Amino acid sequence: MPATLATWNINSVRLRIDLVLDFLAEYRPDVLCLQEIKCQNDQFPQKELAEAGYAHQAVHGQKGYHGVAIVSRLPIAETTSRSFCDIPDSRHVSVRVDFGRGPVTLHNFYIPAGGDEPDPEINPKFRHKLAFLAELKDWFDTEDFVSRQVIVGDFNIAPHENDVWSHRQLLKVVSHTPVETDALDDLLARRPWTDLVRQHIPLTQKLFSWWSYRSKDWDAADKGRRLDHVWSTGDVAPYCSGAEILRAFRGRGDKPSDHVPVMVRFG
DNA sequence: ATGGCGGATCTTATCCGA
Repeated sequence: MPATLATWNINSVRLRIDLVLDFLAEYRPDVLCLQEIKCQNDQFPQKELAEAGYAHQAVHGQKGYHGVAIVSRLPIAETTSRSFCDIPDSRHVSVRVDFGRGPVTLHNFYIPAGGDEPDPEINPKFRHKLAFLAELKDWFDTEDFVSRQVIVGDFNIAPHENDVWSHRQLLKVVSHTPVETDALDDLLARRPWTDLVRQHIPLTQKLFSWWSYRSKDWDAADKGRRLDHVWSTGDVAPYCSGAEILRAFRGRGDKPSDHVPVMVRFG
């Protein structure tokens, strides 16, 4: 029985707990990584998720915004979180979990969005995003990341031309500027990592995981970006047997998240 | 014209996302 892993920027887990429970009931991923839970740890819907079978939980939240969590049907161990850029915000949590081929470390990230203006000199949010990526690069160069690592999350960068609806029109838009996509490419090349989703869905195919709320008809306009990712070290990548982005969840229910779940299968 | 929306909270205004 293959194991499955999903990542989803839920944009408030309290507001959308019923949508999460529907997703879990329908797709039964073994592990779900959430970003933008937008609540403190004691406000996380741990009981509802435990009753749905996801009793193993690692939650790193904060008041109002950001926040990440991992919920699992499989046992988890060694829960840790770390801060970046000397800012005590909730953008990372990691656990050890076994998808069937021995334990791996699973890291769940919420990389800073970066604000509007793609200039680190005038925009502190963009400066923060670049500093965060630089710190990640240093961390990925350490022995912690030599093997048996899976990283997921909302990276807030759409790296390839077909990860955005229009490469040309987004070159100066935060999430697809060359300084960001180069930084992500550089990060990917370090280990090297394997982009598990693009391992299974060719780069020639347009692929998005986020569509703005502001677009009137997101489906028809289809002006999306692929901001949510699943990477692994090279030793784990051969065990990944499939990947899928669940586009339909952008239109699920009255109040969908602006992101949809990304799923990979191991074994 | 993706940014004309939609979250949370310091709520009828402001900050955050991207």
